[in-house]
Order: sequence, then structure tokens, then C-alpha cells
Amino acid sequence: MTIKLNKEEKVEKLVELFSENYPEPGTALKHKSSFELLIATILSAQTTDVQVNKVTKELFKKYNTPQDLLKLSQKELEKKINSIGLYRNKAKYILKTCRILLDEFKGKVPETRKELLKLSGVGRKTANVVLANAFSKAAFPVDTHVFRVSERLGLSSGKNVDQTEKELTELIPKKYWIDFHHWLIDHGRAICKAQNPDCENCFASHLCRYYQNK
DNA sequence: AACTCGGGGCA
DNA sequence: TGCCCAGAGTT
Repeated sequence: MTIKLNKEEKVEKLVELFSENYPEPGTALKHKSSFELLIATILSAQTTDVQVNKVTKELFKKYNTPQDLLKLSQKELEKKINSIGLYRNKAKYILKTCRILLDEFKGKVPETRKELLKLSGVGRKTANVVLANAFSKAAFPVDTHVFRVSERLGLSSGKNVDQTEKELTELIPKKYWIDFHHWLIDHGRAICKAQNPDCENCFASHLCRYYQNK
């Protein structure tokens, strides 16, 4: 049983389905200052919101500016975040980023992609997350899950990251960017896995290109 | 373009 | 118990 829809209609349907099945997307990034959002996003590489929340909840109680975090040595910061993976690198990136924020950006998180990419531990995905979440700007953030799941659903071509970013930026209404990003990630983990996607238990299979061509 | 970081999730 | 990973920097 499949339904034919154009992409825009499909997005609307998916918004309904995703919001029912994943009611609280992006818990690690919501209700944060642009600085806390930046740090939480750097920490989120190769791990989950749940893991990031464990660390940031305590960390941001006392340290919520670049000046605050720079009071910590790298070892001290490592100890505060060592329950998540890649913590040595992340501690190093974060302290370096705080230093750059103070030296070059007057302690404030910059609002352009070019400037964000000067920070340590910030690549195209992290830059887009910050721009979209904190400043409602720029492009839809694309990571491996977003790339794969949006291609399977037929929302993007799957050609490359540049093209996918462009396609989703045009297709997804801006008001849905933040939630949609997290929905695609949640879905990519739980059901639409890279290997052996669990299509039998997928609530969106009736409008999925991948499933139809299976 | 390949390698590295890393604790947690899951088979 | 081993395999894989919600990226980015380094070589």
C-alpha cells in the first residue's frame, strides 16, 4: 500500500508522523544561549543528545561563557566531559574555540558560516546547526543520517552533501528545520538504519521511495 | 584520502 | 565481546 505525493505534500505528512512518533526532538540543543548551543553541538559529534545532556546539564550550571570555560585547564574540562566519546579532542576544541571567540569575536558567537568555520571543532554540519538553531539562518544541517534518510524518503537526490543541503534547504520550510533535522536523525538511528533498515516497523514506509523500490 | 579519537549501544 | 557510530582535525 503506497501513496503518491509530491515532495511538499510528503513533507507535511512526515511532519505529522514524526511529531507523533518523536515528540521531543533535539533536547540537547533547545533552550540554550548561542554559546551553550555552540558548545553542546561541538560535543555532539559522533554521539547522542542523551549523552550530551548528561555532560552539559552540570557543566552549564557554572560555566556558560567563554571566560568561564577558560578558567578550566584542559585536564579539568576533560574530566567533566569524559563520559562521552572523543572527549580529549572535544575538550581541546572547546578551549581553543573559547580563546578564538574572545580574541576575534568579542566573546560572542559569530553569525556567519565563514566565521563559524574559523572555530575549532566546528565543521559544516555544526556551523549549520548553530546558524539554524540560534540565528534562524543559512542552510539545513546535513549529517550521515540526514543524508541517507532524506534520500531514501525521496526528499533529496543523495548525490552529495552539498546538493542534499541545497535541496533540503529549499524543500523544508524553515520553521521545521530544527525539528526535522532531529527527526531524521532519530529515525535514522531507530528504524532507517544504514544496514538492514527496519521498514516493517516504519510508520512512513507508505510514502517512502526506498521502500517502494525494495 | 586515510587515519584518529572513544564511550556507549546493540547484536 | 566485538562492531559501529548524531564529525572534525591531522598527516
